Amino acid sequence: MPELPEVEVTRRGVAPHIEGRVVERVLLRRDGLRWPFPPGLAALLEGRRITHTGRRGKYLLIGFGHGTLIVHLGMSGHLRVLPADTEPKKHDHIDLVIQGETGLQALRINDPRRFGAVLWHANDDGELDQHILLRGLGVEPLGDDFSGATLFNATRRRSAPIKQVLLAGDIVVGVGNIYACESLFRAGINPKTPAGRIARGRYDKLAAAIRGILAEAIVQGGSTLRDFLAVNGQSGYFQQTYFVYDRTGVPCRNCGAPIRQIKQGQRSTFYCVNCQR
DNA sequence: AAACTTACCTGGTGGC
DNA sequence: TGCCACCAGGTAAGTT
Repeated sequence: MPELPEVEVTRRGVAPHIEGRVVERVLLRRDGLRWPFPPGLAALLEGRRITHTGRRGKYLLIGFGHGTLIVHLGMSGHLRVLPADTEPKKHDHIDLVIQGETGLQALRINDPRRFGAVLWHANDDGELDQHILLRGLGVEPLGDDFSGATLFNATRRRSAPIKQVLLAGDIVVGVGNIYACESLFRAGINPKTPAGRIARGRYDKLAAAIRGILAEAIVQGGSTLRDFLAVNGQSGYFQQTYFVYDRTGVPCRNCGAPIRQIKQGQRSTFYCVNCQR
């Protein structure tokens, strides 16, 4: 379940191995993931140089002179860089074969559940941020224009619970289930509270919590960077200390009350009834 | 029209 | 051991 921090750490992990290098060959072991791969994808990339990498929310961006490869890891996707002749394992769907310093390397996409996506946006198609999957996205939580004011202003007409509004991603991106639960705990806000009923000051606290928790996760992930490169490395979830997530019935680290699990929009929410009001 | 709700895709896992 | 309900994130489709 890669969330924003995992995607960012993945980007940082693979960037030194692929930026500035030419894609020699593209191997596709199936037709698509969530959606079919772009038609002619191999021909589109082979012989072309990767100019840069980027990220928008949980979308990993691999930039070429003529367009951008948009990669989403879905729930179970994983990227690794390994020697190109490494035998592909189950669910290894795509290789971008690149001439590295020590021979041919593959940027390999593995995704058991295939909820991930690989899309192409040509420069001719207009601005990248107007791409159908990117244009509705909220602000970057680690960017300069995210604050309590962002949340407050965007929620005045939102009656849905704050947890679900955060998750929707149209106000701020990259806050998945884990980070939504954890940041609401840190801010002391009950996840069921209608978003439009939360005061400005509490949103300041929530924005700080979101920013802080995501930034900490990226730092934590930095120490696992080499896992993204190891042949057998399955970089699991970052070993962050959770306060509420997946701790149903366990005493709250703050007050000792048992952490409660509820469903909001088919999704599990974990919170402390005592610390979050 | 915007906000909200629900269904769905897949495979690994854990309970029985 | 085998079956099966359950879970996950994000999008599409449907509803208010």
